[in-house]
Amino acid sequence: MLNYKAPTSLDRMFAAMADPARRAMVDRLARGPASVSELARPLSISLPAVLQHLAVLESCGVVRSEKVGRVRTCQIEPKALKTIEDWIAERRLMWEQKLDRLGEYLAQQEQDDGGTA
Amino acid sequence: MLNYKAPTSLDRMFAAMADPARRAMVDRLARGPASVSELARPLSISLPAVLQHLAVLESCGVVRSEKVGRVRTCQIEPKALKTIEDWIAERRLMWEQKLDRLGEYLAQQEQDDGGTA
DNA sequence: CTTATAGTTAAGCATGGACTTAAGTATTAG
DNA sequence: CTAATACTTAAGTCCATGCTTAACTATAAG
Repeated sequence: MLNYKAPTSLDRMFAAMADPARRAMVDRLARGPASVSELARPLSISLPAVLQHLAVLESCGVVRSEKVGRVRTCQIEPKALKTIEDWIAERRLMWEQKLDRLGEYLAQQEQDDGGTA
Repeated sequence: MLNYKAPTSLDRMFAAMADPARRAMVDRLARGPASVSELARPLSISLPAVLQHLAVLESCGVVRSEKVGRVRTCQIEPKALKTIEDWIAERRLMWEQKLDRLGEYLAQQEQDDGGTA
């Protein structure tokens, strides 16, 4: 129990998206709401497995669902997707801006040199 | 061996980013290149563990490294980050555009009704 | 040559994740 | 009431992942 770290929501969002079945579900839901069986149909796994994937997607906030009668309808939660997107984008842009500044610096150096061999 | 699916690079990129130690490494590398020991310093795990994380990041293309003398220097590969970003963004935007069109439709309906109770 | 530095490889353990089947509950249709 | 539908829960298996320690290699410095 010592040295235990609770997984952050970012941990769990990335882990959620790492599974192809779950990405297929998210992909389907991007096209609009769907029931559990609709999500299951194109997947070659058992319904309980789909339920487990759904639980993972819900517990990290990527999907939301509500049950009406005997049908559970699922939806994407775009804010969660944005969170993932932003984490990646921030790091990528930080790196690319560094590269840009390096490029400018090198161009400036070349100019200062004035075409010296 | 039946029904085996090789993990796609997307599977492996998301899985790579799901680990907090690996995200810390990417975060550090976003600020510029670093050696293995520099990557290890802020992490409370053994060097071999860091090497293993690095192998994961390299095998999915998120990080590139090169060894000169006895020092291995690591860099972010922004294209790989963009791939992850794009996958998420596509689905999120698809969903949000659907919501927008729904909004427009409802607004139109209201106008057509002309304030009927 | 000798020691310190920087990284690497191997082996083994512990945990968690993805599936499955079997059995059960709640709704709706006939 | 009876049966079909749509999901749910439980239990157990199997494999991948993350980590550790121990031992080793290659380079650089004294």
